[in-house]
Amino acid sequence: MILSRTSQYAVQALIYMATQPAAAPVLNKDIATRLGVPAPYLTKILQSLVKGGLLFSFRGRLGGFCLRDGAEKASLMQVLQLTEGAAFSESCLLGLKKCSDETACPLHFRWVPVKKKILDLLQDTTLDKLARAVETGKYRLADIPGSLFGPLNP
Amino acid sequence: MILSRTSQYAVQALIYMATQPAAAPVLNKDIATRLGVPAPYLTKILQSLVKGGLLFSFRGRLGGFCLRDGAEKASLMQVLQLTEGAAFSESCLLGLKKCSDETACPLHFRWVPVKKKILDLLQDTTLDKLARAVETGKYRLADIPGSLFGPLNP
DNA sequence: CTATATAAGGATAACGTTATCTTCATTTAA
DNA sequence: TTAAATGAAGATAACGTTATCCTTATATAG
Repeated sequence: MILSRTSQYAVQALIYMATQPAAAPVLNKDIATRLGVPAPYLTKILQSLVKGGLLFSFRGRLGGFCLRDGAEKASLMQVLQLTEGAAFSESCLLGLKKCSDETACPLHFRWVPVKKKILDLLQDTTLDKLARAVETGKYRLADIPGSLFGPLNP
Repeated sequence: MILSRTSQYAVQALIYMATQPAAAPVLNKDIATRLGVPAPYLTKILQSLVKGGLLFSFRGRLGGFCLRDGAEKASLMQVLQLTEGAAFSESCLLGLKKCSDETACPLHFRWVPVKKKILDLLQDTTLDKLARAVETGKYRLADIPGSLFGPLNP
């Protein structure tokens, strides 16, 4: 698995938020329901995205979470820097702490171009591109079919 | 991180074994020392590789582990099928249980070609190719510099 | 002002992976 | 036949990630 659960939830939540009207804050509870993700855990993740500068949060009635201005243009890479840590793009397939062109594991020079493909994808893919894709109705953010739109049934 | 610790240790151990004379069994203890990996844990991993058909094991004095005939030609993919499970090559970036061309996550069609690069690499890379690379002395299997050859200092 | 709805923050628990320990079985050498 | 060296197997522990719970702070509606 490439991404941790935390990262998967974070990306799902951000895409979902990018499909919602920017005017009103989105509730943690609603995101959790739509995505079928544990709400208390999602809370923590959204809080870290607030700290990371991608979201605003508002407490109290009518509170919730909003994408910060420009956050729809954030790349997946930017999101993953927050959720996976800065060393995310550095990692060696074999797990060596030091693996570079100078001190390389035997997979290094095979892995570098493939890793580049991955990083290019993550750099190139922005939240709004994914949100627009989801809005076409052709794609799913969660395993729950058709959970993203329509009324919330508690 | 793409591979679990278990997989990393397994691949490292197999490559190391492929650099050793095929005649004599290699000791779990020696592999662990060479790679700087916890020996009891490595035992479990090697045992699973025996069950998976990649290794022979011999108990008692002069015992140890040997690559089975032809195992040097095994690809990383074959190894990872054992250590990561059969669904390894199926996984969705966002973690959806069902994510295929029919029911796709919004990243699916971007991810498919990148995943193909990864799987091609894993299919194409065999243990002996990596072992030959290590034997040139230009590459490291572990973070311990120059640990692979020479006498074992207990 | 009060009730309600929300996020924030800290403590705790559940879980899977990683790692260790102990005992048993097997093989060889002397 | 005994001692030593090894792997096998099962139980247990440590750890990090994932998940939950409880209390507090904040905002709004009435």
